[in-house]
Amino acid sequence: MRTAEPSGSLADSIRAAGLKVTAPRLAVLRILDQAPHSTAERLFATVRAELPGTSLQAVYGVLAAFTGAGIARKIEPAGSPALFERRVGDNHHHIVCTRCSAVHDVDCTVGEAPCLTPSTASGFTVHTAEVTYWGLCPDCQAA
Amino acid sequence: MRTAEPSGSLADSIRAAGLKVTAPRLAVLRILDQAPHSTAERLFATVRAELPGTSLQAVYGVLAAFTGAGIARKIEPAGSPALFERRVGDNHHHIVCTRCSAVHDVDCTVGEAPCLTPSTASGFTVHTAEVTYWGLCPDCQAA
DNA sequence: CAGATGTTTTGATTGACTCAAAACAACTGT
DNA sequence: ACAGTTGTTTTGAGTCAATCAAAACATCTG
Repeated sequence: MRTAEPSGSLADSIRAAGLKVTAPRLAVLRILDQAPHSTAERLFATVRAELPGTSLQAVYGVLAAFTGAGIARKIEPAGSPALFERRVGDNHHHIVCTRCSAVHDVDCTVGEAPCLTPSTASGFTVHTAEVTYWGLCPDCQAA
Repeated sequence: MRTAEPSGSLADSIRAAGLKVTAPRLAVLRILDQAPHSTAERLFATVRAELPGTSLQAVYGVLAAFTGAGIARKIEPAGSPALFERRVGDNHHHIVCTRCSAVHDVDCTVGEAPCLTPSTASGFTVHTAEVTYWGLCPDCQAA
């Protein structure tokens, strides 16, 4: 059960990130809640339904502002356009269906920050570890 | 010290994969050995130095044939064009420098196929797990 | 409510890659 | 060695996702 987020709290999130509150930003942030792992194009189509004047560039601008301010995260699975989600700050990963491209979150639980310490890092300082799982979603297993 | 691979063995690899042996393919395969994690564009530039008539599309074609036949692997780090390497069949991962984009191989050693079993896979069947580490390479740590 | 700053629109442009048809070259069998 | 079949490369166009820049506009500050 997902309770609708009060629109005031969306505005608060945006303001708290040091950004001006605008209609496109409110719309993108709300849609990102309802449909995580959306592409810019998909967000644009949905935003447009309620704010017909909105441009695709505006959506890219909003997403750049959000990711820059740390209130949204951009993920780029191989072969897919970038996807965006609101869930930030936790070390979580993704599983992508190789057949239908469905994406789900995966909490990384092998210890705490699993795989975060590669055995041989060739002298690199590791900041983050990003894991992408590939497989078949329940629907595609059936088919 | 890297010993040059006899060109006959390159041809053998290609033939063994069920592909016809051609000059562009030999060149790409050899360069892939010398410079792993190269982009198509970079391979093209290098191939062109010795085979001036070669087209970029030919390089894309060669890479598609190689990856399809399993004698090369394509990796697609976020924000980067696709990179190619000859090392295939082992579960190895990559570390990317966030400053200069240098890429190194990382042998995954947390157990055997680490992170390969996500805690909650939402009913997905997991086939592969791909890990990308992000950090600073030795040179960029100094700077 | 006016001003400074930040956002969005409009329009052009790029980078990476894909598609398709025609010309060409590699392996087969003789 | 050579002709035929098949697969590869060239040539040329086109797509998709994303970025850049200038002008018009809206938001928050005082």
